[in-house]
Amino acid sequence: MNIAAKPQSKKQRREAQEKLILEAAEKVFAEAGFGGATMQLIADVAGLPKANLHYYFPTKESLYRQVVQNIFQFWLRAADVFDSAEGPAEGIGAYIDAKMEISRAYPAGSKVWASEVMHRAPVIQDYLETTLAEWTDGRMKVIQRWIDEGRMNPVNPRHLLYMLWATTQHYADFGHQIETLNEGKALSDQQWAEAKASVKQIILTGIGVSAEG
Amino acid sequence: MNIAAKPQSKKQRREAQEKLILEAAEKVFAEAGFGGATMQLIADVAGLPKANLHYYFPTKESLYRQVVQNIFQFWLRAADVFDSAEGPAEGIGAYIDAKMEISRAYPAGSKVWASEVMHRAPVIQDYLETTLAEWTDGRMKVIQRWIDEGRMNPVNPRHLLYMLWATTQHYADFGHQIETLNEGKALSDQQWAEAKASVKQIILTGIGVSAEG
DNA sequence: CGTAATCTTGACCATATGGTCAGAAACCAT
DNA sequence: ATGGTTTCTGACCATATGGTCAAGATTACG
Repeated sequence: MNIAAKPQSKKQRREAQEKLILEAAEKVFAEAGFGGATMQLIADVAGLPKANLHYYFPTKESLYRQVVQNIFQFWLRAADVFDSAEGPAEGIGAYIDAKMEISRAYPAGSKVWASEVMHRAPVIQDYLETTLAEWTDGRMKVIQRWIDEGRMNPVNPRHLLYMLWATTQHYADFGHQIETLNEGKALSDQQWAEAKASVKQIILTGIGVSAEG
Repeated sequence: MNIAAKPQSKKQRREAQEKLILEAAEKVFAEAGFGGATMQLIADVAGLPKANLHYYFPTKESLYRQVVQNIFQFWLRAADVFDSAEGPAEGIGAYIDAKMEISRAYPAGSKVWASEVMHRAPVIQDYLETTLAEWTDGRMKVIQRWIDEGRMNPVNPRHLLYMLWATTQHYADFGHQIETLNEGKALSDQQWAEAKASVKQIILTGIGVSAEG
């Protein structure tokens, strides 16, 4: 498999192996859920013997925890567009774009997150209570400021955020349903563009800012 | 448990037992996923010995299949408001109301459905391809007619439907996250009303029809 | 009643799974 | 080379789980 890849330092090799395992785990957890996933299957997907997984991650739960934490960090980082925006049209529009891109590029991560939350967040409850709560409060304040400045319709900022999450993540979490309703085929580039445009159009119009391309 | 309940005919008793089991199964499947759920736990929740479950439902999968099918039928029936509506404001508004009510009253069912779809619909793929596809086509035609009649903004009907599903089901599927961001408490009646109003406001405004209370 | 059909249940089984471990292999500094 | 450290892996184990079964309880009904 990695014939050409020349591993360098020991630390680098370790990181590479961990990444290999984490990516396999993300796929399997997404498709089977925590309970349905087996270490054996993750090992097969990663192309390693099962015992080797346990060398890097002592338990199934520790592996799962790492997967979920990575996803969470990734999402937080990707949401920076919100802050650097000049106004609601740009900020929320860019946020929709970013989250739709993530849904397309990393659907497995989104599914793992959804699954984790649906199961009452046994692993990342503390993240919800601290980091996510703070992040949400911050964005709500930004939205509220835009409203106060008369730059968008007065809507409930919290529920606007929920709608943004729900709508964008739907394209990952329910990707299979969307695919099935698309004659069994994954959305084409054009169809993804159409999806993004539709979401932006309805929401941006809905909050009273003009939607651009 | 059912001391007061006087079971009548044999058929009725059978139905009552099946319902008892199905409700317990829905809860457990929703909280643990198919893979994480155990027949023993379902039996405990139902207050029956495990072997008794297997008398009514030969396999875990058959029990799960029945749960998912029930949910699907329920949703289809609840979506009739769409057809009997006079126009987009009423039709889509009522549809949002109905789906939000379902999300509040039957969150477990919504979670089971989400989980099933996320796992590539191993059990209800045929439903997606036939019944759901037909239902979707029908509603898309209704929406397109409203657009053609100039009664709402020209939006992509398919993605509007996806947004409706995503947003309303989010309140069930991600209920735990929403609860956590609400200081750990379930949404009050007032907060649910606020949620419904917000969703309706943004979407109805977004498609160019006035939102009413 | 009696008896046949239906329902209930504890005990049991085969298998799958998470995890362990001892030793082999590979790597590295000296 | 040599010795020590890290990485890898097949074999193994304890447990949990889906499912079976035979015998007992309950109900239906002539």
